Amino acid sequence: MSITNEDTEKSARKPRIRDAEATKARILEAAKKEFAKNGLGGARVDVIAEKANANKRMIYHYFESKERLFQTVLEDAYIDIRTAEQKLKLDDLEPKAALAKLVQFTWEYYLKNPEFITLVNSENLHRAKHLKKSEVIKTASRKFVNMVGDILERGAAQGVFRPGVDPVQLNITIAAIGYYYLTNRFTGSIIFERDLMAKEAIDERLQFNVDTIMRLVCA
Amino acid sequence: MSITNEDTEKSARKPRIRDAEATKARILEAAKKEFAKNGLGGARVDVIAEKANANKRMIYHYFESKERLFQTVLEDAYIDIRTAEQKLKLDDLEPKAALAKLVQFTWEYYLKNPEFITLVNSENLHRAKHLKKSEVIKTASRKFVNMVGDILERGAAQGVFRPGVDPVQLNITIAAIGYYYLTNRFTGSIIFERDLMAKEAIDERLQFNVDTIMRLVCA
DNA sequence: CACTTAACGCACTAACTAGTTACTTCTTTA
DNA sequence: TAAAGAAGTAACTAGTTAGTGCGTTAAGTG
Repeated sequence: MSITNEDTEKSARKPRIRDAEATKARILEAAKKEFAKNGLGGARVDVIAEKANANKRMIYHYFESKERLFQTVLEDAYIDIRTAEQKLKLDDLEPKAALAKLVQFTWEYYLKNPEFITLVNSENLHRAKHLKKSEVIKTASRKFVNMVGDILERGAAQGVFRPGVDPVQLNITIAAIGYYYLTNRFTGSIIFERDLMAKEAIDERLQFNVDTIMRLVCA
Repeated sequence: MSITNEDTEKSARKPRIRDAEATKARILEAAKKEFAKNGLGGARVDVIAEKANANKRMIYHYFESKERLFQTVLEDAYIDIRTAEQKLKLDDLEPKAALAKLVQFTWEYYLKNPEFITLVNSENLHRAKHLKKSEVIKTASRKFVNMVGDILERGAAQGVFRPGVDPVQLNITIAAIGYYYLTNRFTGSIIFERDLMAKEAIDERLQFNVDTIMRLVCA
């Protein structure tokens, strides 16, 4: 089972390097996958420990409880997407290009980080009780909503966007048209008798989504 | 705890009426709530039995296993929404009115049946393995997609809708803009610092959604 | 009324699960 | 280099959990 060479004499035992940060990181990565795959309730602490190649005791040493581990994983996930969004530098782009880029980014982020969606689903099943406690998330989110609000204002001033579009409704819609498609890709592929995850289907959906948002905001 | 009158002599025991159908129905109702609240993994069979005012043994007698009970609950939920959609008689309405009515119906169905959303989420977490086995769902879904396809065709023929809109993409989008808002209402209310479930917020979202779909399909 | 069938209930089990106890081993620093 | 502290481990516990064996009781039938 293990790669340990049990046949060698005991003097040849592997030195077992110690690295708190690395172990913590391995636990977080394993936890993200396990929570995403099975939800908070379905995830097993023993499985996380095994996947992380760490002892279960370490999880409780670093993260106190299963719930707090989940909270950390969730916070990290939100911080990651909000950070990536800030890096897009949408303020430097023309309003239409900025919005199109945001729609594309959102779509591709969900595609590349399927755990994000499942973690958010799990958190909503628990009525966001972990997110409520997190202050970092709130400030990061505020910045994000303002960013989209600025794009809308610039566009309206230039006359390319119609005025009065609510940035919150728009944000929700941009997320929705990508998120729903992907989170329900399994039931969706059955209901619509179409492989929603085929390369062409994915490209087509992105085009459709950009088009939807443009039609929604353009004058 | 129980309403049983333990102080009366044993001859006064309640007659315990037998009704297989009623018991089955109670179990299904309780199971729907419990699965919706906690997901398939988080749901507890003992809790379902208690809520249904039935003995746990009956669950296994009628439904064989927890998974098959979940599958039955899920099938019933899909059949319910598809049946309700057929009752809308959208073919009798003008294309624009028909589409607006469908958007409104979808929104209100999700609002009135919050279990539906959570059940679908749970099923997707399990990669739709229960839905795959269900044949009834597939035929019901086909009818639904065709219905929307017909509306689009009628609208395009009349010149009120632009031609070439994919009915599947449209269907997904109609569901998405309502579903996402509601399934993520807990995290959403934190991220956007707004009570997404306030009466005005809900009305506003419906208007926004109808508007979004109209702009998407109109010529 | 006897008899069969099916509804119902109790009490159990085998496996699992979050969290802990008590210990060993490595690393740093006074 | 000794001592302290931190990293890491194995084995355990107390409580759950899906699923069952088997007996009891109501209701339909000849």
